[in-house]
Amino acid sequence: MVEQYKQQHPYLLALDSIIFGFDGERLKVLLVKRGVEEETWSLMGGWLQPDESLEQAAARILFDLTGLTNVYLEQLYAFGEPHRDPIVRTISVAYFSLVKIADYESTISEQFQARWFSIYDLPPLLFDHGDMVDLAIKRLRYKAAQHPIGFELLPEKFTLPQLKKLYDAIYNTDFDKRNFSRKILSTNLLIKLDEKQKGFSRKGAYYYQVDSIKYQQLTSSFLNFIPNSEAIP
Amino acid sequence: MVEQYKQQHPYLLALDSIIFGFDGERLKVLLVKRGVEEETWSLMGGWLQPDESLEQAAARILFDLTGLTNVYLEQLYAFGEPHRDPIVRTISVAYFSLVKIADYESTISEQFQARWFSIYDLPPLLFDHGDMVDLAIKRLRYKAAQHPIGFELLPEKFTLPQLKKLYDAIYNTDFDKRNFSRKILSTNLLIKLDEKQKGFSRKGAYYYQVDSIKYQQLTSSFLNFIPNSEAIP
DNA sequence: TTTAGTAGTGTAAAATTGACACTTATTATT
DNA sequence: AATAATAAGTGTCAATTTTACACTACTAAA
Repeated sequence: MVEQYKQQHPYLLALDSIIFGFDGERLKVLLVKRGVEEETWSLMGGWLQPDESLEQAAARILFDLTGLTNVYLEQLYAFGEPHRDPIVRTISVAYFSLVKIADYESTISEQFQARWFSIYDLPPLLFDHGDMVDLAIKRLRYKAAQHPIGFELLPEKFTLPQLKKLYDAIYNTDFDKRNFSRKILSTNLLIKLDEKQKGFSRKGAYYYQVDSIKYQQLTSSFLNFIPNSEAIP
Repeated sequence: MVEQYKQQHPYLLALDSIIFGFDGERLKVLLVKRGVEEETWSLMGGWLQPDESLEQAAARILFDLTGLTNVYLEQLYAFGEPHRDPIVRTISVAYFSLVKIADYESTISEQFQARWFSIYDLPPLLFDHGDMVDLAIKRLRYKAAQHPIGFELLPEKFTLPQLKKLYDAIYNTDFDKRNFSRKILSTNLLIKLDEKQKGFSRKGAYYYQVDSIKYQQLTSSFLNFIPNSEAIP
């Protein structure tokens, strides 16, 4: 019985994160130089520890780099080509996360050489990390078209022009602002605040924030790509 | 450098498959009794071998049970709670597959005790396999709403009433057949054959088949949840 | 030839989408 | 104080898509 387990080969298990951020103009990915090949940019990653779940490990690794917790984190795909890591066979479970770039600025760990890159101007990446980024971009586009996850990339308070710029950046296009507002507001997911954004434009745009109750309902009923997790406290 | 690898814990890596089939009335999942707990129904699964990719392993395991190749197979999710397998910590990458149930009947391996279960009437399952099935059903519903993957569950030739019954079963509802036909046919993905189905009804329904060229185009442009795979021949 | 039973088709109202341009609010400049 | 500059904000119409809904058409069996 337990013999059956002992005959099996074990493998190293890594986690790699595609960390998206939005600087107001461009959709960006956070890359680091690390480990074995310090010459090459790569995704932030690390090893699974014996006492943690995959998601906990991904969250820990993200925290080590950015100092952020409570970040949007979704499993992307498990990559397991036999020679994807040429040194030792390693299975990598990739996660993608959406961070509020301003939050991150202040908390970044200095022990990593990290830099934001526009998704349209990426350097060559380690191993199959380029595939991971490509897939993450596709998934983000696919998902953001139907789920209101874009907010995760913006500050708590944001204006409609900011939100439109984000979607423009995600889809590399230029949406019509009238149709865009109509569609976004028809979800009833945004609460208009009395406050206007100062400084950027003469007129100033009203701030909005997400109606977090409605947002929870939507995400829990639909974002259920992520299952169970008995062990998440 | 390579030291860094040696310090890491390795883990067993399993694959489990949620195998969907459609018997003309109900959406079904193929379950087996196997291994450590012969008392409990479980998903078909197996171990990753050193020379194969995750997808190759999932396809091999599917073949061992069903004798089928060229089956729709999509990675679902990697499950890695520390104690999901109480004996040895194991990461399982779950795949879901869609099979033409009639093809399978003739090729099933006798060495497994296997049975189709309605998705609405599942027995208790091993480990976290129940979570896997739940997630697979959600994913199938989510995906089938926008991608024409339903055909994978039907024979080469099928009628519109059969297709409607399949969608009824997937979504546990009763679509309006007029609206259903219109929507399906508007995709231009079906080719109407001259032949009618005999025996089931007096009038007989026309058979259709998928326009495989258009289908390929659609799937390759959108099904790209599955990436790269340099090693797939 | 009649009947039983499923297959197959059409239409109108409602909702959504997409294209398109002017007015408003505010600050900086004169 | 008036004016200019700039981005914010809003409305309408046509086209398309969606939804609700019911009758006719085949064919085989009786």
